[in-house]
Amino acid sequence: MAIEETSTSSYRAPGAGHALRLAPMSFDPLNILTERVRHAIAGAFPSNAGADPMVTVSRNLKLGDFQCNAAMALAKAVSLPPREVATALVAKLNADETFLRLASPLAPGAIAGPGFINITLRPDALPAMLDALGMSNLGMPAPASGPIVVVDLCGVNLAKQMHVGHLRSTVIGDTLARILDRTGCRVIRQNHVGDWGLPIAMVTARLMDMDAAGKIDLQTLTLDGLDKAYKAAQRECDADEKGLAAATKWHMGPKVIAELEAHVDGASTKYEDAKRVLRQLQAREPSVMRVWQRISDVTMTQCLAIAARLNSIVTSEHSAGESSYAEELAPLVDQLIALGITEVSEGALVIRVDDAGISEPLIIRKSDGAFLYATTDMAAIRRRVQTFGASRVVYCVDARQGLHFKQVFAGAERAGFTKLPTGERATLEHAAFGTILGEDGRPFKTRTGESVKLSDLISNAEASAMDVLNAESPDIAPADRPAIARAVSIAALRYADLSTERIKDYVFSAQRMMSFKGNTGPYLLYAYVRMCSIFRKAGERNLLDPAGPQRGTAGFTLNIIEPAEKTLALAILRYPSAVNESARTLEPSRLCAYTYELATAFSQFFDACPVITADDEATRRSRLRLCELTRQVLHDALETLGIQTLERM
RNA sequence: GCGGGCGUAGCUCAAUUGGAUAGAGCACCUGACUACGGAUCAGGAGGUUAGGGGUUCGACUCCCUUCGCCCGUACCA
Repeated sequence: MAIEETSTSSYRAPGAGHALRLAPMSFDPLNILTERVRHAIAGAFPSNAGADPMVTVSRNLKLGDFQCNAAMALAKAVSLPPREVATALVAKLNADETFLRLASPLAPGAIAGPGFINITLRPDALPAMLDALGMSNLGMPAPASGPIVVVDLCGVNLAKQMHVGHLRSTVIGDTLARILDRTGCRVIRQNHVGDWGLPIAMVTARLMDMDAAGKIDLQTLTLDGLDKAYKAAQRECDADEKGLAAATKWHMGPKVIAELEAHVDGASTKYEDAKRVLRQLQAREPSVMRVWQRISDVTMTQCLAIAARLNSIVTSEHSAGESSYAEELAPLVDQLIALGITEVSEGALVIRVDDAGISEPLIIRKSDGAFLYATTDMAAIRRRVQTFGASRVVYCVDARQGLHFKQVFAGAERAGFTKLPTGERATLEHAAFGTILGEDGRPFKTRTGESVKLSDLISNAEASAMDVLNAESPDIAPADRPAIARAVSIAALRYADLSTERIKDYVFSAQRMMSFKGNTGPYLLYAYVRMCSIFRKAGERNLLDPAGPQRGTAGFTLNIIEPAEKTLALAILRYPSAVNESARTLEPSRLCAYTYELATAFSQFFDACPVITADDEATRRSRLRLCELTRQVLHDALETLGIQTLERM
């Protein structure tokens, strides 16, 4: 299966093996039908045996369950009218026993329009497939059976509050990691913390000053306090740089110069302080490292707690800050020079990446001798591929850094850093995401124009969920409500962030997201809760096998009769391909769309087909079994999206 | 200037990557045996897919072009 280019920039060695290849599976009708059509093409048109079978889920479900579009493409190659090609394929399929066990025989009317072949499954073929899915880890491979994949996510900075900008990296990154994990990959999460360099030295210097002056207590320092100190330090040094630049131009009046000099004198001290602290930091001087470590601890404790609130798995063991690469940078640059791929340009050391179609070179050492973020990113690629053995490295980072990653990926390629110990080449992908906008269509800010703190965003969401819960669920004990409100609000928040295409900007509307109607996270939870409710009732009435697995339904015989049952069954069977597609394209939105379809199919089934009060025992048992399979898949899908399920809400 | 992205119903988003009559949700209108949980379901209305040209059996999708908005464009991260 070819791996199509997506909107991500990526480097992939030709012929590199890939783990996301779909094998034909006995529970996936799409795979089986694809194989049967492939077989039919080979039989009818041997010279075009390799043609794409082009079987998809039917666009219009009134016409059939699946459709085959191969005849039109094939027609040209064999120079026959498309409908004749379709007729030949239908004849082969109608003689194929495997096909006929799964699908109804194709009548002449099955060929429609220019040559579409509409395929309808036999309802009696579905139970065996559903049972197979239920018995085989829902169609997904065993954990940790696949390749090693690194997911770069979260990306916080020391001494800074997490704001909306970190939401997407933390939520999408975590979900991509979960999706890849579900496809069997051995996932290594990497939180590339901005914990090094001049900006960090600035705030460290300021805190050391304040500490010495007795103005702060490092032990009781909060992230809020750090955030303020960071901004203040930034302002002081920024003023310095601009002031110095201005002062060197002697075109101003004497009064202006005098003012500037007074300001620049003060600022200049700060700036020099910061540079001195940076050198001490790089030398790991204990007096400076003590303060730095404190900054790191305060920041990371807070940020990891926020990630946990978002239900994202990012812990200290996933943190790999820029500081962890600091000692590797000088030798790395020496290595690059030795490789002969660098050159000096305008005083800086650069790697040309014109061969990748980029005219701006990758700067790996500034003219003042300092390294910069590109240098660190090169070191990170080397570690991730050559030390960790990752065959795929996924960067869940803002789309605005697109050029940077193109340059770094091309540079890493030239340096040979993408070469695995096995000799294979790793794939580097920028899973870029768009900006969160306010309802005015501008980047999401508070009324005063500041960035919105992530902790406030979450708290507001929780409060809204609590309001709804208080209004709509009086039967839930007040003591249970806060936990439920938390889960519901995070479901709303995550689903809103995940359900649109990654690359696009999206409008953040708390009101819409928290209305909990329609295509939202809470709708999915609600569907799940209704399933749980059925099983509570069934249990009370002794309708289940209390000792049996799968909520006491494992021994019940499926019987797919009603249209709503069939739609639901087909939705269940699509789960593995939905996860695999989502992993291949690095698009959580695909899995969201699938999950919404599953929940919708269940809601329709719920409305049309009584379960507990079904007419007879066989029907009731079959529907209980169908509910249980739906529940399992929905649970798995929600968990893969990082959405915690609830029994009640 | 150059490079990249985006433009689909009043609003927010889809369209299985070139397939049939472009689909959902919100909002609006009409219904659903007092409900296996109504945070639901069924139905209605709503479109020149920014404009124009091209490629072919077939285009929201690919190519060219115009317009609009956003982002990036060497020593910040």
